Amino acid sequence: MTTFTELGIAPDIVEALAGKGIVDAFPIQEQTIPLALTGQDIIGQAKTGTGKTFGFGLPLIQRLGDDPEPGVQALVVVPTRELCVQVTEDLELATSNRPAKIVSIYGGKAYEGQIEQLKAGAQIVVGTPGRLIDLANQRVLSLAGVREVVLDEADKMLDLGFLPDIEKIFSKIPAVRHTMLFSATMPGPIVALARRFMSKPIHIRATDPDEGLTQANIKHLVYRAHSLDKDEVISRILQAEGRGKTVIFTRTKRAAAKLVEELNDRGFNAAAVHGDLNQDQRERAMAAFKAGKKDILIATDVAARGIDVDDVTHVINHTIPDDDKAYLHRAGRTGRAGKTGIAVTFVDWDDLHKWALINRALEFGQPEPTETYSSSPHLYSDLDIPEGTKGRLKPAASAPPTRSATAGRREGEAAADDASRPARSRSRRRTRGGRSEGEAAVEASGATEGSAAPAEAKEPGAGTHDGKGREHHDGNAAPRRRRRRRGGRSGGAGNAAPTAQA
DNA sequence: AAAAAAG
Repeated sequence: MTTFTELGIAPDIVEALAGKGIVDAFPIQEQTIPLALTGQDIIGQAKTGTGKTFGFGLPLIQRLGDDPEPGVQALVVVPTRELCVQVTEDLELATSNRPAKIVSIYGGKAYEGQIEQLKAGAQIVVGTPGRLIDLANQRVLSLAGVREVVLDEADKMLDLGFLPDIEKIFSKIPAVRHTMLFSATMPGPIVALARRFMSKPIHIRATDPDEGLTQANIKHLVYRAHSLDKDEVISRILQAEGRGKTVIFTRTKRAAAKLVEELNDRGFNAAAVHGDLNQDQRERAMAAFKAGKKDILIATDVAARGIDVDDVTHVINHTIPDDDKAYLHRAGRTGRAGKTGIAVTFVDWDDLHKWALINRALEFGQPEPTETYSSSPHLYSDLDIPEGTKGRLKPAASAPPTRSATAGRREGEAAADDASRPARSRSRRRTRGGRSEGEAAVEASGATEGSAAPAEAKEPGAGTHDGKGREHHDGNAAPRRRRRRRGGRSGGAGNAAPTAQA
């Protein structure tokens, strides 16, 4: 393993990282840092969760010098506000021993604080396009002194929705500059387009080109959702032994809002992030999820890219994403930094073509979904979720909720009869802090592993998804079953849930 | 077509 020192990173930065236990460089960092330090333009591509942020962040910081003049000299552009916050935090960590100041410029927030920090002379700006342009137009933000530019999630930043903004931003930045583009996905046409903004870029892939882009440490499970009660099946997955944090993706903001309500009514501890919420709500949801106060995050694609939360063991695609890129980024919220994860996808009747596309593009090797539908749910790939769900994904017969020995105590209330509880009241199941982890990270190289082959997924036993005993979280007792608000089935997930929770 | 991103 290479250290950051060996890659040419200055002692004060190395020390700042070491304070957080970050000592060894990931392959993408090994490959990009020395080159980026020389000012080489770079298109950096590496799998999700393998250290791209520091791949561009450390050389960017170092190239500004240890005591840069006041004024904006480096710009990192990101596609979402939450990622903006996260990247800012990462860069702040790396600069904790030097005076360079970083300011986060994104929408939904008061102007004053951002403007103040700019006036105070911040050298590094991390921002989303809209507010960056806004402040540039107001002449509060000058990009004329920028010499380091990064597009994070670069393929996203260059797609049709963002391209005009990006062009506008680049038009305000001097042509002589150092430019870096990073993403896990870099389609050929986007790379070609990207060259317009770069000079003699080198395309670095920290993966074998013919290896595929899926993380080998993520197991992929795909369900046909036709005639399936998704909420019910998801409830069961959420009760899997060994489940850590879970991100559930929906296609629409409305679906996210509805699902968070449904799951919380069922006694889960979920938060939602999507564009219909105000920024304060979004940030509180993210903070609660990161801190473990909520162990389920329900999100639109706003959280599909870049978001890095420790101990996400499951990603659930409530609705299948649009294409292989979106799939890969969503699934990549788990299996980060060498850990293992599970990605579960539900394929609706109308979305079979999307699954076909993803299956082909990511070389999952699953049978093409051409066979006629029967009324019984069909599983495309093997399962790793609680026994009793396999092959029979209908709601189970109702059964008394399993009150597990590991369930956290409710806050300030005695255990009341579940069924008698008013439907609207929330059960506050405490997420237990201190999930004991103890596992050594799996070989932290996303670069040397083959792509996933879910078809032959074996059954390592619920809870240990690598079969090696890692990832034994024990903080996920089955929530109390709540009376359904809406009519319909009153079936419980109870008897499908693993009974041995302790 | 949806989501994201300025207000």
